[in-house]
Amino acid sequence: MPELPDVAVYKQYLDSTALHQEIENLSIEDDRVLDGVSEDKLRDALVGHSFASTDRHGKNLLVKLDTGQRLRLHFGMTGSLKYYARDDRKPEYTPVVFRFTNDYALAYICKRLLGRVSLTESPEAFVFEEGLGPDAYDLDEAQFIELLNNRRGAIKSALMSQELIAGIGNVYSDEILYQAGVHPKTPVTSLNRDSLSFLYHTMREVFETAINGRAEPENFPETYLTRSREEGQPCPRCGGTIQKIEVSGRSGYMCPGCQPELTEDD
DNA sequence: AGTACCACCTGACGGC
DNA sequence: TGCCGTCAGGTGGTAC
Repeated sequence: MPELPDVAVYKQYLDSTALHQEIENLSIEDDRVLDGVSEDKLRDALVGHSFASTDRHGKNLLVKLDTGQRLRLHFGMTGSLKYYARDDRKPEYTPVVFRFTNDYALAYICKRLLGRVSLTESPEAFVFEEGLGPDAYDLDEAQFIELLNNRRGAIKSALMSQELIAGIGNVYSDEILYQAGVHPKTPVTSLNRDSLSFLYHTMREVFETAINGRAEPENFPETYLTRSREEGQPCPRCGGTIQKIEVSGRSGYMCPGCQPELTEDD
């Protein structure tokens, strides 16, 4: 489920494999992932050019071309990248392939076709067009507190709101709240400055840990919820039972012992 | 402003 | 075996 840490790892992967090579051609096998750009336009923008560098904003990877334009890759919930020798078999579920003149290719893999590929002029333009909030890993503490201070509703919904803060999805919102000992349904208005500050630092720690673990749960510490994010599993911290709950129509997982629900007196 | 619900997508999985 | 409903979850649209 590509959220901020996953996309950060994809960025490292693309940076270490696919930069500075001429794109010979594109293979577009399913245009349902193209968002506001035609096959022809995408080809015109890419063929004969190369990837110069990358940036990430939230769950989006923005690949800068040598022309200055940006290729935007969004991964939905089943997207990833694979760099492979063109003689090797193309990965399954690959709607778009970028083929380079060095006989390698970069596959944009997207099993459920919920990802999006598009073109944009700059990261700033893209963020504006999409109405995204600032990147969650780019925020400083004061900005984080300021953003949440003007927010009502449940903390899990706020963390997952891409218009407010870009990059956190269902899995990592659960992890951040679990590590911080905050119940997902906690009203944002009931969190004081110190709680928000702690939440901010917890969020950063989770990102750092996840990215260091290459966003693969089996590499995470044993105290991480993501490793046992399933109803009925034992809580890795207190041995209690992980519970499945619904918050704003999304299913979340939490430990009732470690993340007590606030009462009105709190 | 925030929530509820539906749709988009397809593979995995449990039930019968 | 194989059909079927449900779930996974990021996003977008619409209604309330």
